[in-house]
Amino acid sequence: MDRNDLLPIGELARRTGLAVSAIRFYEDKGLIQAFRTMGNQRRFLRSDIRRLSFILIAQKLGLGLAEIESELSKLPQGRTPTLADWQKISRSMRKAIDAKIALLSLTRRKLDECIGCGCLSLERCRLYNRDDRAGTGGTGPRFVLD
Amino acid sequence: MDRNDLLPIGELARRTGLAVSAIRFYEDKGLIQAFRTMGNQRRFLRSDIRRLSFILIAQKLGLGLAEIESELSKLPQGRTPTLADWQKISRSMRKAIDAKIALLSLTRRKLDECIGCGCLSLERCRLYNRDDRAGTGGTGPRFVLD
DNA sequence: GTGCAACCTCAAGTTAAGTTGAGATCAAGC
DNA sequence: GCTTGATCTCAACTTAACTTGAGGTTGCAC
Repeated sequence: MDRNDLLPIGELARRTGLAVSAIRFYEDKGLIQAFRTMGNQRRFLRSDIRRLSFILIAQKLGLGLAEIESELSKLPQGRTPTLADWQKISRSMRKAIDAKIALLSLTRRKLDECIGCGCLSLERCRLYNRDDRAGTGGTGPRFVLD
Repeated sequence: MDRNDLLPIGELARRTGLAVSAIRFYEDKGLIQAFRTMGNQRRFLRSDIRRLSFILIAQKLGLGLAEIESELSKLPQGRTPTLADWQKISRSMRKAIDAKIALLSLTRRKLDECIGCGCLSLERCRLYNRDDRAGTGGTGPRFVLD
C-alpha cells in the first residue's frame, strides 16, 4: 500500500464528484498537481481529495479559482498537508463565512426596514430616498448593500 | 412634471450606478422596459430605479438574471408597482436570504467540526471519512454541503 | 497478445453577464 | 443652423469556469 495509494484521475473524480475534465482544468490552473506514470497518465495523492473538497467548499463561498489558489498556496509544497496546515486554512475560511453571514444579515435587516416603510415603492425609505429625491451627486441604490 | 418624469438612459445609469450598456442589456433580456421618443431614444419610468435596485440586490444574493426575471414577472404589467407589489417580492427575497444564511451556518458548523477533529487532514471525521475509507459507492466530499 | 475502458493532448465551443467599438442619429444650448 | 454630448444599433470581444470533440495511447483482464 505504497504506490497503491496513488489515484488515477477517474478515481479522484468519482471520489470528489468532479468531472475528469474539471480536475485536469484545475491542474492546468495550478490548483492541484499530479505525478505521472511511465505512460504519462496522472496519479494523485489521497490528500488531493481534501484539496479538491476544499476547492468545492470555497467555491460555494463565492471565491474564484484565483483566490482559492492563493489560499491553497499556504499549504506546504512537496509534502502531504498536516492537521495544523488544514486547520489554519479552515480558520481563515471560517472568517470568510462569518463575514458573508454578517453581510447577509445586514441585507436582511435593510430589506426588513424596506418592507416596513415601503421604500421599494414609495419615497420615504432612508435607503432609497436620498438619491431618488435629489438625483444629483451620484449616491444611488448601488450603495444599499455597501 | 408629467412627461418630465421620464428618464433618459444616462440618467437612470447615474441613479443606479449601472453602466448604460448594462441597462440596455437588461432591456434586451426583458428585465426592464422602455418607452421610446420620436427620435428612438429610450425613456424610463422613475419606478425603474427600484426595479434596477432590486436586480442589483438579487444579484448580490446569487440569483441569475433568469431567476430575477421570474421574480420580477410577478410585478404587474403596465402599471407602476404599488407598495404591496414590492412587499410581496421583498418577502420572497427575505426567504432567499434566510435560506442562504442557514446554508452558510451549516457549512460553518461542519467546518468547525472539521477543525476540531482534523478531518481535513486525518481519517476520522464523519464528514470526509466515509468515502475515503471505502472508495466505493460514490458517496464523496461533494456531499459535504448538501 | 488482444480488446476495451480509461487515459492522454490540444483546440474549440459554451454560458453568464456584460463591455467595447464603429458608424450613425438626436437634442439642446448658443 | 451648428456644434457637442448623449443616444442609437449591431457585431464582436471579454472573463470565468468548464465541457466537448477529435485523434491517439495505456494498462489491465482474460
